[in-house]
Amino acid sequence: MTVPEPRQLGFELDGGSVDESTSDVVDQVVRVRPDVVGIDKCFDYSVGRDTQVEVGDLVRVVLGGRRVGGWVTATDVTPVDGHRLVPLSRVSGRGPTQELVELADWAAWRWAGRPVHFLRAASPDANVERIPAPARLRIERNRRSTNSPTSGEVLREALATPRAVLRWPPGADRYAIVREAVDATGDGWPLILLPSARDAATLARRLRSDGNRVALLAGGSGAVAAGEWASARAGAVVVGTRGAAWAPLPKVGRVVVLDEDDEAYQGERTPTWHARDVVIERARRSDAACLLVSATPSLEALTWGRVLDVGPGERRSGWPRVQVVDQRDLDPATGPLFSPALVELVRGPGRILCVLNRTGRVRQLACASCRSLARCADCDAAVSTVVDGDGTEKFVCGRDAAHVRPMLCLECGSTAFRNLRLGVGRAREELEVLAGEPVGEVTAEGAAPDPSTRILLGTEAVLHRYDKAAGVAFLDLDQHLMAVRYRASEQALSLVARAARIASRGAGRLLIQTRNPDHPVVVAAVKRDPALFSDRELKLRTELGLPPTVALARVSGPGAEAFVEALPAAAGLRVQGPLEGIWRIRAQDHVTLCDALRETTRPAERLRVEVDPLGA
DNA sequence: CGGACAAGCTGA
DNA sequence: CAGCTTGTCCGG
Repeated sequence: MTVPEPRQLGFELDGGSVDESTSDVVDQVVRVRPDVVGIDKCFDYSVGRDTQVEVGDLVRVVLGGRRVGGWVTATDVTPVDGHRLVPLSRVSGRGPTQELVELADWAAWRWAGRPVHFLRAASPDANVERIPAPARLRIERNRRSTNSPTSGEVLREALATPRAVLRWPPGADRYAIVREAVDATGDGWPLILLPSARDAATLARRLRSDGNRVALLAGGSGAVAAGEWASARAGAVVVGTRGAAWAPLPKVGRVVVLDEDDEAYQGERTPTWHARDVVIERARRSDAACLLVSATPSLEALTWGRVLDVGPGERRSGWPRVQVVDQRDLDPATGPLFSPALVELVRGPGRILCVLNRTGRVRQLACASCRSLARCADCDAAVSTVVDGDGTEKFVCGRDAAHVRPMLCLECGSTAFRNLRLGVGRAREELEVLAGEPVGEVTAEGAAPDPSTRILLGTEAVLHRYDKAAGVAFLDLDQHLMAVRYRASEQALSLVARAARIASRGAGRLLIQTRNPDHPVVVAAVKRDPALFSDRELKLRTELGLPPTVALARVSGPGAEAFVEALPAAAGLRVQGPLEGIWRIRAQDHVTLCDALRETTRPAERLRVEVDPLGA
């Protein structure tokens, strides 16, 4: 195998052939996209012919009198005339592949953002001057493990399908999927996504111990660790979280997305890109097979690919026993949260997790020093918080969204506030009495309870903190079922499946307390058949004109009104709003929606455009 | 985004 | 009309 020549990287260039009369090296012209969010434009620079520059390379250029970073988006460009070309200042290192540079443009269209955001995600966090020699072999073959004949057959079928959705019971072995998928990757490399960094690290370890060359791209948001990035660039089995959708593989040979319905795949900051949808597009462009896996596939997945299900026997053994308590039958004296079945569960052996969501999404905030409740200065209503245009968190009135003020206590002037967890704190105390032993409280913000605590109660954060339990109980699933977001029940079923996996690992039980025992989510869980829910839900969404049968965008911010008014009228768009300063735009598909968003000129005022918004 | 420059406002 | 603020344009 020939090892590529070391390349001239990471040093200052002396300006190409500035004096053309004395130089016999003719300059080439490269196109550069500056790493500046406010500039959505590319610029041309000259560089000596003897300097090796490739599409994707990270460079520094002089732009408007200052030096900024950027990416080469094209080489050997015919320059736009009328410009004196300035030489490239520096080639800093290798960057995204050409495939990713092009994909960044697509993603900018798809989520109404800037390519810069995506190029950052596709770049290393430090300069990589040299890519390791390309790996030829991935591995001889992964070790077989016992796999039941039926699920093995479904799996093979899924791997032979270009766009497959595999409904895999929560308790079934997921490593089998990954192993088979890696082995069944033909030309190119496997790209495997998981929602959590912890799961990704575990999977990477297991694949490595089986002899695979693995790049683990699971970390914070933003750029990828240079070492792992370089390893992926040379060729490896990529395992990672959301950001790994932008792994710089030489060629993607197969894509697997585990728990594709997990919300961690979508970002909260604009552009609100979805890793699953990025890799679906990547697979399509590379002609690679793409497999989405979930116990409860999203409706987006179900309408995208061919759905494969394990047999009824596998399904039964892959779901834990689900018990439903109708809270309407409970003795009002003991309260709705602690049924006899629940008390029996917590008094039984092993780790028990109890999930109790706070009432809705409404946050109650109390001053950290004087404990008074945060109120609106204008009308006394309770406030929640918003991130204002300038990036700072502000109070916003629950009654009138126009009442916005700095986070400042009206009583004592303090700026520190605490979330008041209505319900969780009291419930914990009550359960402690009923259980006769300590109960730990788990919330996303709070400190982790003592590891020896056997019984834990908290928000859905408990389902992220613990991966094994003898019992999992939803104290009030209606909090999830009845939320106003249109995806509320879909998310509730995902949560139940997550609980089911945790319970399955501990050979445990799942308890659901609800006032809606006939709700399709509850029925699907009891019958261990998520299709019972998704078939109905898809019909409902179609009737109501909601995603995934339509494409939806949410427009907010001071510039929203001007933007919405400038939208093309005849493009098959339906504009709703404003509702609390937010407009909703619907179109029959993403092409219509994203084309319209792209061709609409943005006003000077700040504007937030979310395509496929997670919330309502 | 951030610098340059033009147009608009103010005060002596 | 200098000196300052605000707005608009543009970068290779």
